[in-house]
Amino acid sequence: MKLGQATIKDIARELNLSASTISRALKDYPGISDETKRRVKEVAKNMNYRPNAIALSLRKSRSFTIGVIIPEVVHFFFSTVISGIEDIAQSRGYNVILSQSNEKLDREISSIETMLSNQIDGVLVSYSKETESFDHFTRVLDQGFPIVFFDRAPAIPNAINVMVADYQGAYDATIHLISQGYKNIVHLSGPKALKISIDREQGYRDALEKNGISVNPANIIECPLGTLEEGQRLVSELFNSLPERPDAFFSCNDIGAVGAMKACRDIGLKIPLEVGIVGFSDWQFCAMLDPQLSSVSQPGFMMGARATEILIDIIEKKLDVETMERNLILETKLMERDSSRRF
Amino acid sequence: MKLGQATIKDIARELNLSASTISRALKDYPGISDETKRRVKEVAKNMNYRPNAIALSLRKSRSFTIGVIIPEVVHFFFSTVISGIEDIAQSRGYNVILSQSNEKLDREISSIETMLSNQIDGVLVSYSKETESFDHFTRVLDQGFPIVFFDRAPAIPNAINVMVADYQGAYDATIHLISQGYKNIVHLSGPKALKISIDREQGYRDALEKNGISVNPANIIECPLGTLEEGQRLVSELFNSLPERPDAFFSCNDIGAVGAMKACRDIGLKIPLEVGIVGFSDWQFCAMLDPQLSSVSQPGFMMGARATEILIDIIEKKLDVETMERNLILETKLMERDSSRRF
DNA sequence: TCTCTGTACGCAATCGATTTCAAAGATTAC
DNA sequence: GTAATCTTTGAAATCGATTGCGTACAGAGA
Repeated sequence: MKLGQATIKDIARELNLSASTISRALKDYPGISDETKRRVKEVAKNMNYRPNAIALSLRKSRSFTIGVIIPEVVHFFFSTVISGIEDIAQSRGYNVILSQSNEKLDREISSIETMLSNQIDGVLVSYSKETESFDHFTRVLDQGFPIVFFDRAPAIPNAINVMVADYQGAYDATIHLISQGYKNIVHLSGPKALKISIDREQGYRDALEKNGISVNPANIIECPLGTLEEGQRLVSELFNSLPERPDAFFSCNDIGAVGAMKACRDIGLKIPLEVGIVGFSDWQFCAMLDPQLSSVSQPGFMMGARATEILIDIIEKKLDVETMERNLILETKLMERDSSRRF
Repeated sequence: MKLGQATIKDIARELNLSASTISRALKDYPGISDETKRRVKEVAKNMNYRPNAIALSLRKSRSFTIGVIIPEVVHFFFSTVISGIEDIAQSRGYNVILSQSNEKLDREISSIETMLSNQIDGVLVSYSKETESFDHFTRVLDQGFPIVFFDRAPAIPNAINVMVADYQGAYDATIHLISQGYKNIVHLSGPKALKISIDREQGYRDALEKNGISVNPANIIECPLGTLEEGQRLVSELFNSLPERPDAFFSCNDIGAVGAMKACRDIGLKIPLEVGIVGFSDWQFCAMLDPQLSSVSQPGFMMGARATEILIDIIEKKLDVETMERNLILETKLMERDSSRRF
């Protein structure tokens, strides 16, 4: 019989009391006799009563649910972020509604609409690679609805962002390669639509220039897809086209770095002796490779956790959107491993 | 002003109509004049009206939301399953509420309670390693509430399960190792609490026996944690303790296989010449390793997608729980790669 | 003029829980 | 003995949308 859950009215009928009394008794409100409270709780337990959160949401205009819009779930970094989100949300009594955009703008838009219809209290967003206009976010923000962006910060004034120190991470990685004696360092960059790609490239550029190395535009290769095959192919082509052979690669992601690694191995170059490689993100597999891949570690769990804390603090008005710090930047850490260590 | 969304009443007031008329006009019900419909829709648009799904849920006792309880999000296989779930749910108009148990029973229990409170229409579950009693599920199932289990099938009569062919996958992997001439094959098994561990071990056993090789209990090593370090350590110990040195490892997961790989390399054994290795799950990184790791590929996306389809079909009564097929087993595929290919 | 048939819309109940206001009954104070 | 106070409980409105039923009005037919 799935005739459904017992409600407060069922308990009321059973005990010949009113719904109001049941509600108060269950919540230990004053003004209800101990005897009544006891009986109500007993019957509630026997009837396997479970409060209807939907009814509560309707009444309070609060659902204790936050939405998460994320480009991909099958992605080491993003799944780590989700884990952090879920962890904090759970501990603070919030549900998490998940939607992946698959890097598609239209899906991103429809997701946020559905979520708003479902009266979520706030939303965490990492926007898709396709997203160039942010109207669908500003519209909502202007209504005073809380949004916290993570990893990918949109060009919206006053948006609240939680990011990693992409610039600094890239800078550190490049400095590391320079310090290991690599001279001709190539950067495999990401899609230009993402601020993180631009920041990482800038970190690379500045590190070179600070060390008196002029940046050769031919040494910056855009890898829009970020797949292994793409990285491998582009690096192979590079070996054939560049007059001076590169002796190091700093990739804006780990998969691309593996592609570069394979391309190097294909033509018999020794890593790290002849070529140094550093990735970005420090995916799980970096330490499993041979040689182990150096990479810039991003605090994914922390990012999810902090973004969620901020969002919930805003929802619960523990933070004032007008005056709060709008950008939180989490530090990266360079994991030096064998793929780039010559000394 | 976050004074909130426009409601049907706001539109009604604006147009001097009743709420019922607005509702019907928006849904193109008959009995409303075309002119009224036009005006209502126009005002709705201007006021940026968004229907309140919570109110609907309350009225219909249907939330168009399904819950997902999963041990871990940061896990290649599970994240792939989530992706499949999310994909189908989205296309069929359902929201996904996500909760990770972190392999903890109490979190699993509280998650399902919260979700039920939130009036989800059904739930997809992969239970935690700690879960040994399934009362918290049967209680709910007995009320007629739809649950579909995936990957890890509980010992509940009549439960609906979507699994991969663990037995067959393990059988195939072992046969493959035998066919490559490996003689002394060790199995790194998983926690005995999980049916998948038992099935995989049985596949290994049967493959050996079908080929006239008797199963040596000392060749079955339980790896309850499933970490790289554990695998590496246990395999190293094995090399010191077993009288006859193993020449192949079939691990019930990929991480353990990498551990075994490292342990072999530590003592200078050549892969696949002297030792063959096969993992299970075919995580993304398998193809990135050197040598590439052979592994049994599990259709994670498919599993999530199929489980979700079944769940939604049950919710929408397109499937009859009494008469339907209760176990769906998805085929695995052995990905033969360099770590186990001698010929 | 009266009845009949549509058309176009409104009233009110409903979903489940909360909460304001009020009231019945018991007890105390003077 | 009566008013005042306290204890314990109930009625009803509310959140937003849906829906069965009722009704006002216009035009048609007799």
